[in-house]
Amino acid sequence: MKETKKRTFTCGLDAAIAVMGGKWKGLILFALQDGPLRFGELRRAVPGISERVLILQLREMETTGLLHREVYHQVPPKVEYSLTPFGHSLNTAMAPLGEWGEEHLERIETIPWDQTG
Amino acid sequence: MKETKKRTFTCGLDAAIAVMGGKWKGLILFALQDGPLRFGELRRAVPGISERVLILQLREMETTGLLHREVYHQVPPKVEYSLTPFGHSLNTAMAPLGEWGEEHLERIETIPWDQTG
DNA sequence: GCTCATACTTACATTCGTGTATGTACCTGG
DNA sequence: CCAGGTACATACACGAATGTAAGTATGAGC
Repeated sequence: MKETKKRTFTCGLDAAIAVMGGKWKGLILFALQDGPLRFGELRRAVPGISERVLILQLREMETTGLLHREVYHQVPPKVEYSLTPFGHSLNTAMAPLGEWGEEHLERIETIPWDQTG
Repeated sequence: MKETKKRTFTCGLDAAIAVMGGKWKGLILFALQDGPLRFGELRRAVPGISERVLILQLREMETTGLLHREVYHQVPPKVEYSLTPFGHSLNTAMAPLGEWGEEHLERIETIPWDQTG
C-alpha cells in the first residue's frame, strides 16, 4: 500500500481498497469502533499482529486520516488511538462486508487456499 | 492471499478480506457485475493489469467460488467468465465500500502515499 | 507458408508486506 | 544499581504479490 507517486484510481472501489487494503487495517478499524484504545490494548485486540506491523499500520492510517494519535506525556508513556470521522465513515461502509464474511464464514474457511497458487 | 493451510478467521471482516483482498479482485468483481466477459474484454475492463496477474486472480476467484469459467472450444479460443451467486453476494456487500470511495475520492487522491513508509 | 487472433503458459526479476529479534528512552519501585 | 513497564525504533530476512517478456496451441484467411 506504499506508493511513490500520487495515485489516481479507476473507481471508488479501487480507492477504498487502497485505503483499507492489507491484512490488518480493517481489523484495526473495527477494534477502534467502540472508542479509543492504547497501543498495548490494540495489540491485544488484534490477535496475531506483531508490534512492528501494528505501528506501521497505525502510521499509515494516521497519514491517510483514518485515525488520530494522542500522546500523553507520562512515564510509562501512554498513547491513545481513536477513529476520526473519516475513519468512522469507512468503518460504516465496511460493515456490510463484515456481515457478508460472517454469513459465509463456513464456506470461506473450507476454501482450499493452497490450491489457489 | 495464498495460504498453505486451512485458515481460521478472527471475524467476518477478516474472512471477507481474505476472499476479496489484493489489488485487483474487487475491480474484477465490479467489471463482471453486468454480465459475463471474455478474457480479453476483462483485460480491457481492468486497466493496468497484466495478462499473467489477471489469470492468477481469475484462477483464485474460481477456486474460491466467486466466478465461473466457461470454455468454448473454438478457434480462436473463447473463454467467458461470469459471477456465481456467491460472487454476486460479495459484490453487493462491497457496493457501500465503492460508494464510500467515490464520495471521498478527492481526499483519497491527495493522500501523500509516499509518506506512509 | 506466413500472419493474425485468442487465451493462455513459462521463466525470470522485482517490489511489497510481513515477521523476528533486539535496542532505546523514560521514570518508578525495590 | 538493577529490573520493570510502555511505546516505540532499527536491522535483518523471508515469502508473497506483482510485473515483464517471451513462448505455445489452434485454425482461419490471405
